[in-house]
Amino acid sequence: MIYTEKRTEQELRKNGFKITPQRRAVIDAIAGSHEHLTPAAIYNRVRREHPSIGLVTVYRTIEVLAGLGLICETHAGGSCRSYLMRRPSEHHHHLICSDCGKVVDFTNCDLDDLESRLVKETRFKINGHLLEFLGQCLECSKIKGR
Amino acid sequence: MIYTEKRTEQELRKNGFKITPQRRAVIDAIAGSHEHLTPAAIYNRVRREHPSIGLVTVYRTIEVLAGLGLICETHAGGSCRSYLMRRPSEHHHHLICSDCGKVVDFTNCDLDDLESRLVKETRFKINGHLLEFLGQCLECSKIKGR
DNA sequence: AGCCAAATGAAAACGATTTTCAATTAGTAA
DNA sequence: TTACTAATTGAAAATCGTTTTCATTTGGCT
Ligand SMILES: [Mn+2]
Ligand SMILES: [Mn+2]
Ligand SMILES: [Zn+2]
Ligand SMILES: [Zn+2]
Repeated sequence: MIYTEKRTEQELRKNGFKITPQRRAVIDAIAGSHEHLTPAAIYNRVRREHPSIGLVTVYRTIEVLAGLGLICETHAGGSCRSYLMRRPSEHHHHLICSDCGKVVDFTNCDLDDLESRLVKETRFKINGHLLEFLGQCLECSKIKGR
Repeated sequence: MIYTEKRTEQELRKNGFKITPQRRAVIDAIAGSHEHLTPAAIYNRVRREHPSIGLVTVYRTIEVLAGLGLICETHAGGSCRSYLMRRPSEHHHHLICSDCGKVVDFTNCDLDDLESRLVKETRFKINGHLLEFLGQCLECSKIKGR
């Protein structure tokens, strides 16, 4: 936790961004949760300790962190995105309920063969991938099933 | 193509929805494209043949079709959703260059085993998936490499 | 201590989506 | 066919999330 925050600040500095109290607060909020947080949820958490921060600053900080690949973005149903601190060991993906938004993590994605095939065919250098399954959780399919 | 439209109308009728010229037009627009279309893109296609339709009607029709599972929703970067007629085998994915934005399509994603494992473990009903590889195309890695 | 580009916050602008409401229409029953 | 009615439609307004603008402040450097 502490380590993640430190590493994130280092990375910001290394890329020429300034360390401000507001950015620290946003980083702490995201790193302090193992849940995916929407921009509004991050804003609410940050405001507890830092009531004067603007929602704009949250959006701007998210943009910087995502640009550096320090947080990862998830798209749930509707038009709603959320963010999670990217931790080195935690490569994982999501199974998302389009109805209620429930998110289930999974880790074994087994995309290595596909990746090397794509590298050979396209000569791209591949840095990562985004994989999400969309559907309905058990509860929601029960409700709809009737 | 014709078949898809017919089947979609049947399904609407079966669930007590009325068949209107506007709904026909929206269905034709989505079924007539093998690309993912945003609500606005659907609206533009529909207007060519049906200039008086309202964007609201497009949204409402999308909602109905998605509710019945006849179209599937994709979330691309930012806050942008798009829709594709659900056809038993036609989908594709993207390999995206983070530097210049070039997009390469590919189709064999081979996720069936993973999908059935997830269905078994989570009891989700899975409607679709989003898979994107991110990296650098040959040209951009040359530029950066120097 | 002083400089300056980067960062901030308030407010306005923006684009996408939803709600409201009065008028129209598809499907059905007489 | 005609009449009925609940569903559907479109225009406009409202709402929501996000971005832009701009004047002010501040972190990092000399
Ligand atoms: Mn997760
Ligand atoms: Mn494509
Ligand atoms: Zn659910
Ligand atoms: Zn490129």
